[in-house]
Amino acid sequence: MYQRQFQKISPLTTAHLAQTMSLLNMNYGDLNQEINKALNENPALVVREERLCPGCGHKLAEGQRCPICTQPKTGSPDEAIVFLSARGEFIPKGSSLGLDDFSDDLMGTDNLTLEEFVLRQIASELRVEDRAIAAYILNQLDEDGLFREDLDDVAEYFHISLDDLTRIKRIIQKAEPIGVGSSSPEEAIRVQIGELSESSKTPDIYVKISEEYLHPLLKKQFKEISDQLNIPQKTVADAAEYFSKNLNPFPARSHWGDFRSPGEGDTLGYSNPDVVINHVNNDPNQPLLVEIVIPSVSNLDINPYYSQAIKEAGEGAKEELKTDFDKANLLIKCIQQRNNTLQRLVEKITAIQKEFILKGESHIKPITRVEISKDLEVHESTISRAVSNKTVQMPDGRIIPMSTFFDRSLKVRTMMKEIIAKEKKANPLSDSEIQSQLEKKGFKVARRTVAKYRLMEGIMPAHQRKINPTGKKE
DNA sequence: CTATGGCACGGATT
DNA sequence: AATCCGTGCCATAG
Repeated sequence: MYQRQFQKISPLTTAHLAQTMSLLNMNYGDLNQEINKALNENPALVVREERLCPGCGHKLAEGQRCPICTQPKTGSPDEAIVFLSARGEFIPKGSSLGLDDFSDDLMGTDNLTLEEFVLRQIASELRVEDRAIAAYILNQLDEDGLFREDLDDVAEYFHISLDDLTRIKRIIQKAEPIGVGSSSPEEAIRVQIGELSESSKTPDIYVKISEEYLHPLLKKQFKEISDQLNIPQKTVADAAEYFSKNLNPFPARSHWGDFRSPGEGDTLGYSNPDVVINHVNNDPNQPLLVEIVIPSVSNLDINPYYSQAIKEAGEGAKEELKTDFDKANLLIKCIQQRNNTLQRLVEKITAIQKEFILKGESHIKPITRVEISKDLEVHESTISRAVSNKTVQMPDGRIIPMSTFFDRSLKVRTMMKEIIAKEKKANPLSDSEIQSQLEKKGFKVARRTVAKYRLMEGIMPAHQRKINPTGKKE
């Protein structure tokens, strides 16, 4: 059996600690950027040719999972298999959205930034003089993929007409993810509807709703819409569901709208999970396979010529080379330690929350980070850092924040949702009625708290949930 | 008068 | 030390 290559951690220096902490805070994307930055800055750091398993050092074929780390451990067949998986490519030096880098060849899009990803799609459609402007727009996108600057100002700044700017923007908006570069979520939706109705059969009425009644729809004012358009309320509800499934007001995010109402929900919707939980071979009878997605750190290495170079260097240059060498060494160690911590944490979490993962939200166990920290014998802040900013992809495909595993109220909230789902819609339950129902089931919460949970779940107050037998809202 | 949302407080958690 | 969360009190709408 292979030993873990990186088990032994050298004595902790302050620098070591500081760097490990900041690395631990980072998710897959951030860490990847950090590594790329280090690669560009530090000549002592290189990428190894062969791919190694970041967990055990086993040589891997291209794109393969480590056959050793993904073996069920003997003696504990029920435990989840947690392994580190190196994904992503390193961005070659100097390709961070330089204006000279408009190559048409579409390389693997796995690890491109959003800017580059879009730029590559539209490069051929753009006139040469438009490229700087397109690049500017893409560079200024916020994290949702929206461009929120004032178009007049931008046009003036670049000395072009508003029409030209709009034309460039249109080109961007049509690229994947569709709607990117829009000025608002509403605009993004309209673009998406437009594209969608061209490629597939979207009912005209949906288009109309999206154009004129988007806001009422988001507030779930189905009745108002159905009255004004003189259509069945069912159609409006269908439209709402259709939108929620097919559209995304924040183009840079994926998996939007699965289980949270739009509007106030900026807590969810991430593109790349840090942890992927699934069954071996997707077979529910097999044990859980938990993949921790990390950048290709196993491929990070000290430049083999470097120690040689240090020896041969003159006295003056020696110092500088040595600094780079030490920095590279430290970075590699810290990353290994980060991953090790992450792995131990995820092992623990999946063991504890197995029911939750398999059977759903009502089976979540309320745990705190402190409990885990004691178990793993690390400082509680370490757990905090390891959990923050990370996302997990569940077996059903949903991507949720890792902090969900520590959500103490999720259980009560799902119970509340069940109660509301079962209520008679002609006579909806008020918050205090919900409270007493919950109490019967053993959940002691204040009436005020029920209201808060309702809000969290985007459920309307009782009188707005009322539906009389004709199927219309009261 | 009832149901609900806003504000703020205190204790727990990070 | 900072933040989050459940809760009580009060104002407001219906």
